[in-house]
Amino acid sequence: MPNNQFRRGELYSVINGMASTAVARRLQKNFRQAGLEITIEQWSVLYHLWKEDCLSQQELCNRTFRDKPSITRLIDNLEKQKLVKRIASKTDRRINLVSLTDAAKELQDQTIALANQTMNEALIGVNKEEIETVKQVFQKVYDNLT
Amino acid sequence: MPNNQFRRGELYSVINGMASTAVARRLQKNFRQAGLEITIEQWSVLYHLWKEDCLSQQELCNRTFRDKPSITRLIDNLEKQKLVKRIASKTDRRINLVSLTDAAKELQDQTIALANQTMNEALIGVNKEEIETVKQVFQKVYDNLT
DNA sequence: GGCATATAGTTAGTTATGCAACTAATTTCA
DNA sequence: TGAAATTAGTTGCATAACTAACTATATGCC
Repeated sequence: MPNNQFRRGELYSVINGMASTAVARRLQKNFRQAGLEITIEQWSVLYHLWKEDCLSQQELCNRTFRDKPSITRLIDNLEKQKLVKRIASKTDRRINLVSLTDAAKELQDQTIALANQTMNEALIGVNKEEIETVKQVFQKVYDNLT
Repeated sequence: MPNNQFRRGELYSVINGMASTAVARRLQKNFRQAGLEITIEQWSVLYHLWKEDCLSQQELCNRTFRDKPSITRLIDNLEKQKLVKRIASKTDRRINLVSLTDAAKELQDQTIALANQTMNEALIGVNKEEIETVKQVFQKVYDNLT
C-alpha cells in the first residue's frame, strides 16, 4: 500500500473542503440573486438572534463558534446595514446586548427559505440515515477536539 | 412541530460549522506547536504538489477548489517563504508551473504526520463505515452543486 | 476598601476568500 | 492572415478569520 501515509490527510480535505465550500458559495449566490446584500456569515449571526434576540456578543461567539474580534466586526457590519443594534446592558456595563431591528426581522422568512432550498438542492439523493450519520460524526469530531 | 422551518437551515451549519472549524483550528495549532510557520491553506497547496509537482496555477485551482486570485496569493506567500517557485512554461507562455523547493520537500513527512495525528484525534469513536458515509454524502453534495 | 484576577469588548496586523476588472498569450475560425 | 473569443494569471476592493495586545468593568479575596 504505497501512499497510505496520505489517507488521513485526505480526510482533512473531506471535512474541510469541496463540499462545504460549494454549499457556502451556493447559499451566498442564492442570497445575491434574491437581491439580498448580506453575507452568509452575517446571516449565521442573524440566525441565532432569530432564535433568541438580545444576546451578548460573547454569547454569539459561543453559539456561532467564532472568536471575539470576528463577532465585533460582524456586528459592526450588521450595524452599518441597520440590521442590529448594540444595546448596553443595564446590569453589567461591559456587555453589549445585540438586538434585531425590524429590517432584520423581515429577512428571517426569506433567507431561511433560501437556506432550506439550498440544502434541498445540496442533499438530493442523500437519505435521512446518511444525514443523521453525518450529524453524529460531526458532533463526535467536535467533542473530540474541544 | 413548531420550528420545523429551522431544520434545513441548521443542516447548513452542520456541513459548514463547528466541526470543520474545530478541525482546521486544531491542525493549525499543531503546525504552530511544531514550529511550522505555514498556514493550513498553504499546506493544502503543498499537499497537491507533493502528489504531483510542477502543476499550473489553474490546475491548483481545480484541485484545491479555490479561485484564481486565491491561488495567485497563496503562491505569492509560498514563494516569499521559499517553499515554491514559479517557472514559466516553455510551451505556453501564459502558464506558470509551480515547483516545490527542497525546503518544501522536507516539510512533507512531518506535516502529513501532523495531519494524520490530528485526524486520528478528531475521529476517535468514529468507525470506517461512518467515515465512508460522510465521504459519500460530501461527494454527492459537491456533485449536486457543480 | 483595595489590589489581583477574570471577563467583555475593541483594535491592529497578517492571511485568506470572493468578485470584478484587467493584461497577456493562445486558439478559433471566417 | 487577422479579428474575436478563450484561457492563464494578476490586481483592487470588500469581508472575514486568527493572534496578540489593549481598555474598561466586574468579581474575589485579604
